[in-house]
Amino acid sequence: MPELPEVEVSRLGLIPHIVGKTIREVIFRTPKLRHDLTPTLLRYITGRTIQRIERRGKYLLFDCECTQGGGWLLIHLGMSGSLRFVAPKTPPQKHDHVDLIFNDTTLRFRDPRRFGTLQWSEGSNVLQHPLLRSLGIEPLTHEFDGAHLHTLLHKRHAPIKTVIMDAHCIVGVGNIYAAESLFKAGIAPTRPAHELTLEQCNLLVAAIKETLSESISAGGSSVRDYVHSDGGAGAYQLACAVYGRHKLPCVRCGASVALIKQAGRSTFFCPHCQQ
DNA sequence: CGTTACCCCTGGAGGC
DNA sequence: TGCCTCCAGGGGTAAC
Repeated sequence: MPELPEVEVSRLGLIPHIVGKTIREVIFRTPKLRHDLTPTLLRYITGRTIQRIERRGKYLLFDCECTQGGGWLLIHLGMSGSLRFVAPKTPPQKHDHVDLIFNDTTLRFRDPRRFGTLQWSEGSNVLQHPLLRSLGIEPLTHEFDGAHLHTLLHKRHAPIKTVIMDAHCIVGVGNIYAAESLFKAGIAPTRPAHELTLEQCNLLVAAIKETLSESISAGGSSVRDYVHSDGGAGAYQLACAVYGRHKLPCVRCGASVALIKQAGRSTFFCPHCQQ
């Protein structure tokens, strides 16, 4: 469920609660998520004070620097992961895999499908971690503009939708926002990426930024003492123009929204508005 | 190198 | 009701 906006909303929700606080204890109830959760990881984290929380793509990065040296905790929510604050000693429910216990609160990681992960990155240069170092550009940065995208697409013959979802190209654009952004830009998801004109790249970049930003704003308004729910009826989902609207009328022209498969993922689009 | 297929895992929806 | 199949907002890796 989490795409970039959900992860960013989680980050913003976490900051006021745990930055500056020390992890007193860690509980792993599940030996394996996407990767093994080693006792070593547990040992590294315990006693660390969270200095700040950053984000790279859909990875949450907890700066755990201390006097003994730098280190970062990486958390990826996968498809079904969520982080939530619970009162101390709250009994765990099914799929509650990890607790980070602070003095006054507990941060609980739940993930039914276990596609999420927790990783330790030793040292201060977390961006060189194997899972992060080959990630593509952040879509909400100044450097991500039409000309940049045009260059990225130069040698890519795969469909544009597949390419903007490729985290080695652009991070954080998941299946929903890829569909919504292409609709907004009026570009067919099937178009070979390298065929997009500079003008279309400008439109697509604007659409991606707008889609992601709007979603962050919408999600941010609903966060209080818990950090992102487990999907379901997210505020943004109600605002989808094409995603999940197979056979329903296009909000712009009334034509029937189409559904196709691309690289194993569902793609929704309007065959009339998107060329 | 670029691209696709497969895999990790559980739960919910819908057909029979 | 139960059983079966398919689907799900991610992404790393192997293989072509």
